[in-house]
Amino acid sequence: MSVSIRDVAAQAGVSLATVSKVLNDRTGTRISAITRQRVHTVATELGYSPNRLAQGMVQKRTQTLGVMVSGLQNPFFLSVLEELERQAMLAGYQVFLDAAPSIDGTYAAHIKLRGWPVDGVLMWAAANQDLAQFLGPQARNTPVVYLGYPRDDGSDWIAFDLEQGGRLATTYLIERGYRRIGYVYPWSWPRPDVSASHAACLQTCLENGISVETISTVRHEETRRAGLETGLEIAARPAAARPDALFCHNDVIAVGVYHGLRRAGLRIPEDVALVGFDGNEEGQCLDVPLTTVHTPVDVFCEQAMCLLMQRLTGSGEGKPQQIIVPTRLLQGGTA
Amino acid sequence: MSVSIRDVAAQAGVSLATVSKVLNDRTGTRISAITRQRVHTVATELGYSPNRLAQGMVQKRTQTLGVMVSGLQNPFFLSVLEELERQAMLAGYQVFLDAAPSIDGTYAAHIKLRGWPVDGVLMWAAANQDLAQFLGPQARNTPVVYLGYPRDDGSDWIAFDLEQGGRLATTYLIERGYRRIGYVYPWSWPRPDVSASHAACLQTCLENGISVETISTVRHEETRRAGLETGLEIAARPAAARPDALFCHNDVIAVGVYHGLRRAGLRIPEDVALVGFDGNEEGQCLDVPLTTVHTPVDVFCEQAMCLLMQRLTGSGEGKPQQIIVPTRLLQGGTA
DNA sequence: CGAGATAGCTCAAACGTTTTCGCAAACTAT
DNA sequence: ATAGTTTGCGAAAACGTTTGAGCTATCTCG
Repeated sequence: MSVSIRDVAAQAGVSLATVSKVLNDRTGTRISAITRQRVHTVATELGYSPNRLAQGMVQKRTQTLGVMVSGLQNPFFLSVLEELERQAMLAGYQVFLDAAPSIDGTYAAHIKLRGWPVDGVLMWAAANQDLAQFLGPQARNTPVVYLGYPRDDGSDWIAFDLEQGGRLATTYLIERGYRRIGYVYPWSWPRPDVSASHAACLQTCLENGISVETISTVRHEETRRAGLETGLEIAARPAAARPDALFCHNDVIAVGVYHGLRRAGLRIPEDVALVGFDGNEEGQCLDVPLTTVHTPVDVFCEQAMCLLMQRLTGSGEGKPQQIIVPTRLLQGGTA
Repeated sequence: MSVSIRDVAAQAGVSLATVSKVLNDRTGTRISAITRQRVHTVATELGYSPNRLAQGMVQKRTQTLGVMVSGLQNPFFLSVLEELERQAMLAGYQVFLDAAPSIDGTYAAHIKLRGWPVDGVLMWAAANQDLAQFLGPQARNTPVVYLGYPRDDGSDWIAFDLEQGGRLATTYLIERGYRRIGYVYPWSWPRPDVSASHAACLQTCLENGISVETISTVRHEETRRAGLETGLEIAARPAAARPDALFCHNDVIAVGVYHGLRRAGLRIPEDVALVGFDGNEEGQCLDVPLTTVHTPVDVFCEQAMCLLMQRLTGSGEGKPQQIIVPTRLLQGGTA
């Protein structure tokens, strides 16, 4: 059906090899201008486009990157995906997406990516996850850059400085006079090491003699809905038993909590102050813009892609690279 | 590097063909139970997984579907994507995503999908767009189901009943006593045929002698930000020159408008009523849930996939199929 | 016991590229 | 004129799989 290089060759009266050389036109191939011209015109008028499968087979690379992220319903992860995709295209790669619905990232990868020969993988993964769990043996030779959390297994990774961000927000709240801080996240407490921003918040409060409470979201979800219900629950407490400021693990939760508190009739920040984490568009488009810790997704993704490209072009040698991206406070009206 | 079928064959002491037959294990291949067993164990202990590129080459199908949607920042499109992906996996296919940032869908397809031999395509496309624009000649033999808008070019398509939804919402507003309706969408007026819900709104108002105004979003975007700014603009008008109800083309815009109106101090629905279109989670998690026209994405996607599967398995014969999915009003607190 | 059937397996072609090597022709220098 | 060099192009292998045809034992039945 589809027009192949063979058809072009026949039509142009040259060999397969010649067509291939003309079309890929590396420096160093010696083809006369006249042949070159003829092949090009024939190729375009036949509407030829190379079969990537065949290319991939012989070249042993597909110019394709796997991106594994979880919870795209969270705008933060969506922007990570979009930015990674943008960066990938800039570098001449296409993205094969493997998204997981849950936050703890049981990726569909073992189904999706398996057998699909990507040249490299960018994976948002907790420290105890690695590619091999999902890809199996195929993962052994696939360069991977882990996103999101520091690791100590000698792999390349990049992470936002959650610890610094956590201190930033907590200090800010304390300076503004809040004294009963609640940290809202989607896990069960106590569960150590799941969030450096949480740890930093606890630590900072401790250092300042401020009371702090860890609050889990309803059903341990990180959705707007869960945030909303959590906000309602908090609002239902008597005022004295209520934190006067809430620091949310991310903006999706914060937005939900925001609406929950408001639905219960509380004023923000007068009754309860609110700080989020990531700074997505949604939080900034509330009727009061969300005060939040801004995580610069663009530089994060650019650096991540840079790491991966080093592995891909540098053919794998070199020490593992580790990058920590600082955050900054984005002052809105909710705290 | 990677373990191939050849390695398995050698290790198991059989031929390539035998390994292939065992692993694909169609009915009709006659292999002894003992050999079958040995091949399986060798394959698993070697960690073999087939190279999909090679499979694709010889079988001329990749078990891969292209999905083209625009504007994933709109949760509606994201849920379409996620649901399509879910359906695809159920059917044994993987999804290759081609997302376009803009609403008018200049897909990256001509870069992304081109040359990637997908077995079929699901494309969210205005009536004047078709796959060939983006894929070029490759599109000729690729089955495609168009999503979103009715078409008359003899292709398979599925669309929500925007016209019915538009009437539904407008009638609802009129019955509730609103008399100055504004329709907010991201295009320039007049521009016919871009939105059947808009046309239905105009028509219904006309039939009822109700005044109606078409309002374009700021910068013609459909983002929360643009909605917010549009809301601010509307709120800045003197009360008499303001619509008393706004019908927004989708929920993202509605959510933005909601916060814009609120930021300007207006009450919803007392000062201005608000109706959206699609019913995503975000709209339902405002402090007042959004009244909206609910579009059942799950049945939409299921039917879409069903159409495509008919083309894929039925080898292309049969009349073009056309499906219109009805909507229903989801009563919230904003109108 | 012999002819035919069948079970179990292997051979080899094919898919559409890229790429190395080699060969002939056309130059260039002596 | 001859030797050497360069230019332009083609032949063929290779990538990893599927698949239909073919081959050899073994089995079945008269």
